[in-house]
Amino acid sequence: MYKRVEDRIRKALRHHIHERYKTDVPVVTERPPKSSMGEVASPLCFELAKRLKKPPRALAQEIANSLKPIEGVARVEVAGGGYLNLFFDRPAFFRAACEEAGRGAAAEPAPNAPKTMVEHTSVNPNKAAHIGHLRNAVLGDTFARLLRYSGRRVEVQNYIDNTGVQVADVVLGFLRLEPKSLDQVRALAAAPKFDYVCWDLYTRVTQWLAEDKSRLDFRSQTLKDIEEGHGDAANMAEIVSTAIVHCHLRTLDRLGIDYDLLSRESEILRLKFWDAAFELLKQRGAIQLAGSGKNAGCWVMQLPSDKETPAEGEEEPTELAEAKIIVRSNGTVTYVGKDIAYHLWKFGLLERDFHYRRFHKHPDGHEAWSTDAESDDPGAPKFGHATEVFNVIDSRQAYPQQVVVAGLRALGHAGEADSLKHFSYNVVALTPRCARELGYEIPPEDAKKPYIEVSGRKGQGVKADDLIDRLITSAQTETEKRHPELAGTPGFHETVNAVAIGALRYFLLRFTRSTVIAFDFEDALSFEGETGPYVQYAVVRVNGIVRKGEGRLNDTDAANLLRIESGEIDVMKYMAAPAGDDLWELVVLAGSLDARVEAALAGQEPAFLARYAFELAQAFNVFYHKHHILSEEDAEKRALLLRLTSLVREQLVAALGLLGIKAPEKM
RNA sequence: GCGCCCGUAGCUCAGUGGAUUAGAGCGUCUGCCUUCUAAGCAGAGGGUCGCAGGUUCGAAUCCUGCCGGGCGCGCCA
Repeated sequence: MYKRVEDRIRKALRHHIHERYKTDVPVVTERPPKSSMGEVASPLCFELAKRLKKPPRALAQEIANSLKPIEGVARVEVAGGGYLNLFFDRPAFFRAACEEAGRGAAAEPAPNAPKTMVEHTSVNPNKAAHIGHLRNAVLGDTFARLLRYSGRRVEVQNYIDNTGVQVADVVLGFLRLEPKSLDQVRALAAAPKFDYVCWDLYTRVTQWLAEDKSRLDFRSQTLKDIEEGHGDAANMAEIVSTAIVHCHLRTLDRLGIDYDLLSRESEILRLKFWDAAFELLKQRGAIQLAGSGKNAGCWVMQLPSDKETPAEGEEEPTELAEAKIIVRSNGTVTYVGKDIAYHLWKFGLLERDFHYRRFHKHPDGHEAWSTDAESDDPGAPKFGHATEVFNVIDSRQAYPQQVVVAGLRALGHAGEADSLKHFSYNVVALTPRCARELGYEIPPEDAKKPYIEVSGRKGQGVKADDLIDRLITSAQTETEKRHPELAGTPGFHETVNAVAIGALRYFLLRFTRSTVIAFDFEDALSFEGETGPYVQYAVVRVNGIVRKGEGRLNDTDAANLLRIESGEIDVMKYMAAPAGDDLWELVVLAGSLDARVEAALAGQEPAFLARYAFELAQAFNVFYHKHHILSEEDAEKRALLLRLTSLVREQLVAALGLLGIKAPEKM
């Protein structure tokens, strides 16, 4: 609701300034630091003052005096050196916020509405998922929820690199190190914890390869077999990667993360996506065959230099230094090349399509599809053809992502290039203490580092399932300790799960994207302070009030609630400044979900929403301690407190839902 | 060497042009459960916003330089 009023204010100010001063200045608005300064403020008079060469305060006064009434705004004041402070109509805002919260998310998008694609997770299918992968998946999933909430049509993809070196390494391990037959591997793959088996094997293979470099030839051969799809290696790669993908999906199901489509690299190869892309790239001159120099025989893409063109002819342009190899001199395509082809498909720019089959049913019933080389399920939705793409990929891959964007641009698809967004985030690392706790040997040169990198290759990291198990155990212990009466009641298991997942998702979301998360069990296992369970607990408190209220409240209370919503009760009595400021501030915060969702989307920063949920829970807890709701003697005020309480619950539940966190009835 | 990110309270992090005292959580100390769940609340203590210049009516926030840390720059993915 806040955003709607703010938008009206911006529009009115822009219009007014244009009319009155025949000029346009950026109409920026912000939240004043104190509620005594109103709900929306604008420093625009400072900018206007420069243009008109008039004192800002005088301009602000003029505008305040001449501005026409704005719906939802009670008054305008001038403050400081020339701020415009706008004060909301408190009762109107409260009623509108309640009404809006009742409506919920934006309407369903039309089936042919522009599509936003989010690619996330994309874990190599050769080992168990670890904490770093969870950050990716939780960020991507939350961002997708935000996009959907705002009314966009969203398609979530998970890229499966089932023909890459990482899978090849594990296959190599089964073929050479173990060794195991195809049937033995098939049996292993069907057993539980196959991802853990591969986790260890992958580490061993890495060591084995490091011990004797000549073994790298085995790997090259294995990789080639897999890419070309023949022999035991290819069959084994299919078995291993498919089984591991199922492991990953089971893990991510525990966090409530769904996918629409798993796009597999093997199909990009089999269905010749690259060949089609290669032709386009050559035709448009987006890539060149290097005739000489260190890249001789390679097809390279010239990246637009970020330096200015060197002035007045000195300094040879360092030509090939900026070139990125797309096709190697042996004719094979690099990862980036395949990625360009894949992204052409994402935008519907490639005249090829995958075949599709049903792959996995999520616990909520949602169907995840997989690409397929042959079979085609007629029930498959129409995938691809996005107008906007977000790739959730860690910040270390910024460069290859730029190459893909440059590729699209070089092909003449400037609009698509602009619509391809690298949703970049920093990695999860381990604190040295945590690494030691896990029993990893830390080389002395790493010991004084602030954090130790997570490495699937070294087998160094916190496995996702282990962490979730630990959180569940801990959540159960804590719940039984704090509220023994809940133990063993129906739904107890679900509650414990919700608390564990709430703690985990919140932990991963509270950091902004550019922050390296130095993982530590102590922080991640916390249920107090700025955590998911803190927010869940606020909802549980409201639930308690509602339950108790059902037994205590009478018909008059029910009638009063209706009179609150219709505006018959003058809520201004309780919300007027200064005595009513504390209630009013909670109302504003509860009514600010729309603004925070908007900010989280605009900044591509789910952390903004996590913070909002916490702030609202915190504000509610203060309110809860200050006002005893059910025993409030003034019946009209009691109705107001009750309505406000349920508004807070609606918004908290909505915010938690966007964060992928469930709100239990009790905990 | 070039590029990107980071440096804010003992610790972990928000804030990245604007408004007296720069915020939150954790940790420390002091209070508060016979009243709607104490996974909570109230209070105390804790800061040369890495350093030095500059722009501005105004800088943690913008610019330049320096110091310290991380990452990237491959015929790997």
